[in-house]
Amino acid sequence: MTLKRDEIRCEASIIHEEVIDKVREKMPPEESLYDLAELFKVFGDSTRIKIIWALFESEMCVCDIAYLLNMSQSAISHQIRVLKQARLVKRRKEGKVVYYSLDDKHVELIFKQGLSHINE
Amino acid sequence: MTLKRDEIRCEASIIHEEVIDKVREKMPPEESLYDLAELFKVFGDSTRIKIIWALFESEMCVCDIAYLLNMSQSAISHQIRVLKQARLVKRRKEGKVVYYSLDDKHVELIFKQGLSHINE
DNA sequence: ATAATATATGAATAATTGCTCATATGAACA
DNA sequence: TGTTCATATGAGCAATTATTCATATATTAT
Repeated sequence: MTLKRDEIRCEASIIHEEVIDKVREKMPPEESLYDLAELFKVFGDSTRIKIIWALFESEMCVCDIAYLLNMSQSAISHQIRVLKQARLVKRRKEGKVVYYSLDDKHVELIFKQGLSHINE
Repeated sequence: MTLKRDEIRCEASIIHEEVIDKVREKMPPEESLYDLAELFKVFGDSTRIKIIWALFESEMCVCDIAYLLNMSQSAISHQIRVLKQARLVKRRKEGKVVYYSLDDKHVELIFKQGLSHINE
């Protein structure tokens, strides 16, 4: 059952058509905005934020990260998976041990800007 | 029931103590990282991303945004509330109509960096 | 005062998600 | 080959969340 247009918008007399047209013109494509939300979703968890921040400093194995953050190996491994899928980290294998490091140059800038916001 | 330390960390022989100490030293305070995750959580929804991007261009009333995004007034109002709580938008009232605009200079930079990541 | 209308909000619900637990995989070594 | 250990992963659960629906609030106009 689809909604009729009138049911989901306010009265036409109040809508600022010119503004809406101008804004619509400048909006990035739907898909980009969706992907952008997906990226920020990855940053929207304090465990992943901590992992990423730790990797700013040095590559680390899963075990190190679990110890550093006082969390289970499994929890870290699950989160690393999310970071990997977002192409934010890369792996280097050495025997049994897998070392992870950051695979992106934008992340640090994004984080610094974010901190600027919360610290003002 | 709390876990014993040994149950939540890997074997001590594999942990890279020096790396962990160095990283721990450089990590921002726990609370900052938590707040940072909270900020990114706000960005981690495509409806809110669209609202913010629209506001880059012009202030708009709730009604305009609902029309632009083809969503219900209620849905937009709920999301605007989230943005307001994160101190990302500010309101200007004119009669019955409430105009929202961006209340932050960092957001645009954060978004641009984010797009750079997904577009590479 | 009453009606109309822009916005806000509480309750309910469906979907998503972060973690735990158990177990699988894969590499080193006895 | 069998054991050990680092990492990965599937299932399940509790918590969070985005939206809808119904309704409240606030302002303007009649």
